[in-house]
Amino acid sequence: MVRLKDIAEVAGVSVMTVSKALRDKPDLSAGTKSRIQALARQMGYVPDASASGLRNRKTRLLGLVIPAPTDPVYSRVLLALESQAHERGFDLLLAHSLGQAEREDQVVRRFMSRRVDGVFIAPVYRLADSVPIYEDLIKQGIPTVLLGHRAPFCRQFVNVETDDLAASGAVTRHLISLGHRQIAFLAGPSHSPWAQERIEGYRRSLREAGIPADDRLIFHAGSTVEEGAAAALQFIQENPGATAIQAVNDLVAIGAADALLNQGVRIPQDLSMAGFGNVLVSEFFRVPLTTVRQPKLRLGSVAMELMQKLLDGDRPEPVRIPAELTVRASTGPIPASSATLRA
Amino acid sequence: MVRLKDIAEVAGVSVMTVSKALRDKPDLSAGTKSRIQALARQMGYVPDASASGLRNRKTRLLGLVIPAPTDPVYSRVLLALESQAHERGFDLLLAHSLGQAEREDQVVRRFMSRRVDGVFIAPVYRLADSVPIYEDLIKQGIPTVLLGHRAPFCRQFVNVETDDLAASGAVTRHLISLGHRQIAFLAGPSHSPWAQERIEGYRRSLREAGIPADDRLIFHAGSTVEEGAAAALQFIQENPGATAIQAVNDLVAIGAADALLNQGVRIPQDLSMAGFGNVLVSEFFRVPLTTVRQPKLRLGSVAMELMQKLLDGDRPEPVRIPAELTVRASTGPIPASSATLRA
DNA sequence: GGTTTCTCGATGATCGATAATACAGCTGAT
DNA sequence: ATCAGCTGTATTATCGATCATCGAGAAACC
Repeated sequence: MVRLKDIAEVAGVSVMTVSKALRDKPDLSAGTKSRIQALARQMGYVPDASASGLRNRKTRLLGLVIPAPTDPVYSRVLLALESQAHERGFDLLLAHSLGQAEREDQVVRRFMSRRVDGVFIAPVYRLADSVPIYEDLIKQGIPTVLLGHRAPFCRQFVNVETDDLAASGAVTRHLISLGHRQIAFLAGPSHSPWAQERIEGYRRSLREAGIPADDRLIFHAGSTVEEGAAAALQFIQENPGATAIQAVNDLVAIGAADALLNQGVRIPQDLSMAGFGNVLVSEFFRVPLTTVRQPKLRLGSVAMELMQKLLDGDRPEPVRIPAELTVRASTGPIPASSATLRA
Repeated sequence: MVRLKDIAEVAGVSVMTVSKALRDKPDLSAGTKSRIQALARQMGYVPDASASGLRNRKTRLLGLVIPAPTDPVYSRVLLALESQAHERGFDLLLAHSLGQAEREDQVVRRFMSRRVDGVFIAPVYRLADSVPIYEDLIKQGIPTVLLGHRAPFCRQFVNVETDDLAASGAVTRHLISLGHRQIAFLAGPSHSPWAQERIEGYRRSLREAGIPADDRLIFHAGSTVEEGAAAALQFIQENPGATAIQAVNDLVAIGAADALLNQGVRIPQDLSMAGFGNVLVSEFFRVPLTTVRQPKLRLGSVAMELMQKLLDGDRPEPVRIPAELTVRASTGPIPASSATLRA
């Protein structure tokens, strides 16, 4: 492995000169600079980031914690984030929390040990008001950007979030405008703010339309395809007479819709189904899914911009990004039978 | 930030003693060891990976290059890889090549600059026989595991690959067994070994069944949904009279099938469609897709095992993993009209 | 010729952790 | 009583790059 020293020897100059030349410092003549740079290239010099990081107390390393790479929501966020980070000369350390708090703690600790310049976290939501590892991030002054909503334990961080409340409300209004009055909701993890906002948006739109809330229409699902399917089976069993289902996200919607279709329910003729998030599979689902288009690339690039500001010593404001309803084939008018029944 | 020195001062011992205590070296008395460990914990000591990396010439850092995080094929590979790596105490640097050679070069250079202990690469396939960055990896003796097939320029590396040849052949045989004789193929990037194997598997099965090859049935597609759709439109236009289409991967199959369905073609009644890879969207596609289940988790964990062996100084053999045909709704018997026509 | 400006050198210290080695104090054997 | 053998801890040097000076020498200017 070639070191600065080696180049210095060959070039017949001091180590300091080489160091300055390679970092393009102003106090060297253009001639020597390019001569040394050429020599370094030719000798295959590769700078040692560990050494430079140690000396400068800057690693140009950013940590990123997401629940899992298999969650399609994060794939585009990651794409944007990585591209932006690279352009700015940062490398990305990736780790998964798998939705487990201890695992999140663990990986963030590892990031701290790597002396990352900053951390992006899609938080594992916890009930506690204060979480040691988050306190430590504050205490150490490590620039941190949350990918997602804030909760009491992470109140003090900057974040990027989707306007789930408004978007979810728009989905519900869309269903109402199609004539639906009995709209079931497949709820997500109850302590996740995004899930809370989505059910709140649903409730608010119902209220605004003067439709009484009915708890028998709320089903606990979760956030995966399997949980969606399970919730759908429960839905069928309890048969609450709903004409539409709104799910907390696309995976749940797809799991549920798939299960329902397999039971002979026709979508949207018998039942409308809407999701949230617009992941790849939604567009190509058996019945293309009405959903909310989450601006994932934008979430990623905004996150990096926030990080840059933090690194520059600014105090950026949190960002909330609107999301748009996308109507596809899975939602339609209320079935004639139900409509007449009601009339 | 607490350093060893600080702990040493408080404990009234030398830095070396603290260092040894924290790494649980055998030449310290149990008493001092636990005393120092407790003190370190209490002072919130976090080791500095840069310093330790510099001194040990080991970073416990592994680099990973994939085309893009949005490619669903890699999401599960990544999941397994990351989990395995973490268990073994490695952190993962993630970078995307976006399928561009220069970008791949760039990120691998960056990894080298970080002094990663090893690199996983899903290669960008190139025509050249020799690629400088790959030569450098060899020259520097950096443990490298390829995620995917080898090509001339990366012949000398260990890799994990799917047995695309056999699996693709199985898809074709499946179609043949359903009575299809005119089977179109939507081909992938022509210089990618995986794409080559898949079309070769198709050709071989046709040959074995005594079905003459017909170049008018081969359409160049690529590897994305959009490319699949474009190929399908071309297919319709040229109308080569095929009763089935086999695609190089699921995304292409889905793009093509979606375009065909939108044109009024019924799948599988009018036309059978098969893919390869079994990504999430395939199972829930408008017409659930017949495909090949690629053992992605296994690919990931095998890759990490190979890496471990390389790190241990062994010379592991490349691994080729079989993949299984999964028949779903998108393939069916040859249409009656064509069957009689042919009879 | 004298002064300013520009280049570059030399030396030492530093970042934090750790391998290698040295050394002090004690034990037990001769 | 002396010395080898051990145990526990200290000292030193090193990993590679960079900063901070102060100066030396050269070139360019008036």
